[in-house]
Amino acid sequence: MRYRILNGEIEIFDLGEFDAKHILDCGQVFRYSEENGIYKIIAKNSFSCLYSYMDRAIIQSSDVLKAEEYFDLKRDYSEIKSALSGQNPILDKAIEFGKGIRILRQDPVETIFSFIISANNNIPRIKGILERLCRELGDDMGGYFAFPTLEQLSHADEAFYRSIGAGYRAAYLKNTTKRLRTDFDIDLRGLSTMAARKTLMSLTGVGGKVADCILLFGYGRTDVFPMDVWTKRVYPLFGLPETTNPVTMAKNLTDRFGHYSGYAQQYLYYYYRENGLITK
DNA sequence: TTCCAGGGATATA
DNA sequence: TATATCCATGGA
Repeated sequence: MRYRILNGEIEIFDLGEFDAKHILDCGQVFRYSEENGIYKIIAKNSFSCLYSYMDRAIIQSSDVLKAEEYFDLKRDYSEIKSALSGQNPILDKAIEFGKGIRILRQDPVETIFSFIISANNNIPRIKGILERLCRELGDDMGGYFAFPTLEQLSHADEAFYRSIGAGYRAAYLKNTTKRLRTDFDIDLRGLSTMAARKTLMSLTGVGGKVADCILLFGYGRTDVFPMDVWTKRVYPLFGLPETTNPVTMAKNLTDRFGHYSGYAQQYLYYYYRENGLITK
């Protein structure tokens, strides 16, 4: 993708490979807002502003080098899309709809908390819970609040998590905070994806689907296919072996898409969540 | 009022 | 290994 960093901002020249709305609305991230075509996003402790100007996308950030990494700007999405295209009309339609999506490289701890909260929940409510969490515990960065550090999180008890609306997930969050501060190594680089998945699933509130989201959005592991309510509905349209078991579905899909699985999943999730299930 | 949301933990067979 | 039930909350 063609882009340049100039005067503390990033200019992107290929709008087909960078669409702020699709990147943010596709369900991978929750701490953002939009007003008059300007998208504001908070990642860990940095803030970015996205908008388009003429034929360019602009990223203004409190740390442009972090933003370059976060938005995964060095990755060639035309290669990903061409690898996924032409083998299934359903996926082709989803890629066309979601063109300009990029998988963000989010902070692992923030991703773990975000997706524990996401379980059996809806996106507006997930956003609200995370916003209150950051407002209550995170550093005031002057206009926005950073995601709390593990040390800051350790001051929260189960009642606190209930008070911000986490519901029955409060105990999961409390327990996971303790694990992350004691016997859990957040660095999973030395592990295979399946071993890393198993490790993440040892956290309370992290099952297979949440683990796959954490691997994809927090660790850049694209050889996973998170099975949520939408992708389970889409599965029968692929002509793969019939099953009702989401574990088997994910295996069949990752066997098929390999290290492009996460991208395929994201195009499909976004397309079907936005448009409903269209079977024709 | 009931259903649903980027599901997981637990009990049971 | 596979299925059933419960779980907080708020918007549709």
